[in-house]
Amino acid sequence: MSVSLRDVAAAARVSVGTVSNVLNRPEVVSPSTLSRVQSTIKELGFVPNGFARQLRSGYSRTLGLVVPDVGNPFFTEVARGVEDAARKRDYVVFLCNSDESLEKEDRYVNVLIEQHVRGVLITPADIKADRIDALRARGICVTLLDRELKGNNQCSVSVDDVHGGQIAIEYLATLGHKRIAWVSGPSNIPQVADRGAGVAKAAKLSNSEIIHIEVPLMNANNGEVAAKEILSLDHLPTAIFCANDLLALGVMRELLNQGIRIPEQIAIVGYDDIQFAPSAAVPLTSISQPAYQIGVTAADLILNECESNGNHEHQQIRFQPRLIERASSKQKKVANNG
Amino acid sequence: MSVSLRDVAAAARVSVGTVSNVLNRPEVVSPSTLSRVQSTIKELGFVPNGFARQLRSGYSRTLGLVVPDVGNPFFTEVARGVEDAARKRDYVVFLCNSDESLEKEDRYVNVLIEQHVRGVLITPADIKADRIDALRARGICVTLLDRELKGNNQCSVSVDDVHGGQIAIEYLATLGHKRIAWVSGPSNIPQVADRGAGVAKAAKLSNSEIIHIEVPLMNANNGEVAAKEILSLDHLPTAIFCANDLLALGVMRELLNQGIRIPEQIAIVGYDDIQFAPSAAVPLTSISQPAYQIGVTAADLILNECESNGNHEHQQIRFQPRLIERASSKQKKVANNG
DNA sequence: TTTGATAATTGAAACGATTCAGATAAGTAA
DNA sequence: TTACTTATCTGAATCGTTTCAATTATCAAA
Repeated sequence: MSVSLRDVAAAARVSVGTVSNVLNRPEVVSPSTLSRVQSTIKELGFVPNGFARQLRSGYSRTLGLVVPDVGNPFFTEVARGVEDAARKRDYVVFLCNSDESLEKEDRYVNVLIEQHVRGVLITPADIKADRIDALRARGICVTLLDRELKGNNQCSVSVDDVHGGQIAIEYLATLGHKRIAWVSGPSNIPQVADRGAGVAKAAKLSNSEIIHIEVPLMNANNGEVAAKEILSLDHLPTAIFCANDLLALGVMRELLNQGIRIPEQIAIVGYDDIQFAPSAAVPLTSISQPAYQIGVTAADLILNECESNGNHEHQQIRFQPRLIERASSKQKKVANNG
Repeated sequence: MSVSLRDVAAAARVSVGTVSNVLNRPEVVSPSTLSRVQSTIKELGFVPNGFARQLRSGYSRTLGLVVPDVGNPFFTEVARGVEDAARKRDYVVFLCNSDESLEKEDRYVNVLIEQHVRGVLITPADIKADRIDALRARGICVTLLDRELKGNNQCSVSVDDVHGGQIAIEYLATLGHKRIAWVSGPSNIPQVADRGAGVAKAAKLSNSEIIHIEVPLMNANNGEVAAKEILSLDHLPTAIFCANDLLALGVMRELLNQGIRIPEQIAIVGYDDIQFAPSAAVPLTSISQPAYQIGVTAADLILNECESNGNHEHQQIRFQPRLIERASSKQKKVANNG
């Protein structure tokens, strides 16, 4: 049915070994043979069989990328970075969406093992390390994305989430907010826990009161739910900090629907600085993370590990988040004779 | 390194064929042999090598999904639909981002052939059909996403883009707009061409003037570029219709920056009705497509084809888009003594 | 012309499973 | 006993690559 390397060899009147060399080590093939074989390949529409290749060589040129939510532009931006960096080194990326569910995450990790990916980039939904061990046990490299794990026995690329949470609250405190709602997903998600720790730390230092609202999923719909809960409080907060921008946009939508003025009555700060943040109904102040850069860095790191033959030093790279101030929290200059 | 079927055979003192039968057709193996081999398998921790299996049998349980822009929430929503439907039938999905580039698309199609995916769901960046032929030639099923191709020799799930373009302009014409900018990506993108055809048709019927602005990529940045171009015109249009919401959000951002009031001075209509449309600075009127449903339908269609042994009838399924009216175009009720 | 060194090419073995024609053993009918 | 089934098991061939030791071609130096 399909064209094999053997067919190409026959058509180009060379041996199978030579065709294989054209594919994998063109520098050892004479220019004339090279071009002849290459044009035969094109002519016959030959595409190497990945299974056979991997069966023989033991290695594939694929990476797995497991993210908690492809619907979140932050992660698609990370994915784009991973993909671009991988492509440069001739790898392709299996993009898997765990939907923040442990079960789906497990399922995908198994699939990736079956597919014999060379490495896995993962933002673990939970802190458990056994999935990582399962991967390593089969010789699959692992790099943690947006997450560190004690023990330092893998590479990681993360952002200082504690600091991110902290600067958000510090900033709001500086603006004079004393009563602040903190809207987050489940605390077993490490990013949430860390941002929460930053929140608590800054709250203590600035003596602010924090109202913690926890919702099951970090998307816009759950943001609306959180906003309703906040609006039902006896004593409203003057600011809301959300664990990501999707939540923040949902919160904003609901508040505006209820006629709340932003930021005059309630200020909002989000997290991730997704591409829609500046275009929001009220442009959203957000904690910015270098998403694309995180992806590129992580891909380079894991490919270095994959291609170093054992002599690899694990690295922990950590980026610092920064606050981007926009209208959703900015103090308006008040006219003197208001 | 890892335990092979041969090792199991040796340990259980049977032939490799018998071990294979234990795995795949236990009913032809005698009970005593069966249990002996099974316990040896467990004992040695043998896990079959999927690649070797697939190399021999020729089939995998993976699908490829090639989309033009993972950064566009419309496509991530489609992807989610595909993934959910595929998972139900025990398939996994390779998500590939072509970035509207023919070259990347080609590259990924090759990768998918290499990985021997069972089927490919693709939104072709260009109208050429040779990539599709390349896939079919290798026995890989193809279903077109968000696109039909004459000839009906594959399944497709699409949305009536001509109609979508048409209702957008008809709607704006009804509101009294006579001079409308049409902001789109390159016309060789089929969706763009179709929406453009709808625009032209409706413009003729309603006797409206269309100013066509074409940008290379359909993202928010290019929307800003388009807006600048529009603002530099001698005679401004009173409405702008954008080929997707990302463009529309970019256009909106730039117009608001320049102090243009929306919709009073210029109305905006987008396309896709992405989740951020209602949360935009001015909530965005948009042409809505059933993204998730498109994904689910396409996945079911292609899996039916994959699993029917040849006796398969290609189907063309077409959804109708509809207009969702929001503030970016809505006529304000004007106070009588304005 | 011969010799060596280097470059280019060859082709068989291997990867780990499935498949299938044939061998063997056991049972049954004549 | 012989012939024939049937149930079970065997092991070589196969899938399409990569790898690598061996071979051949090429060319400069002696």
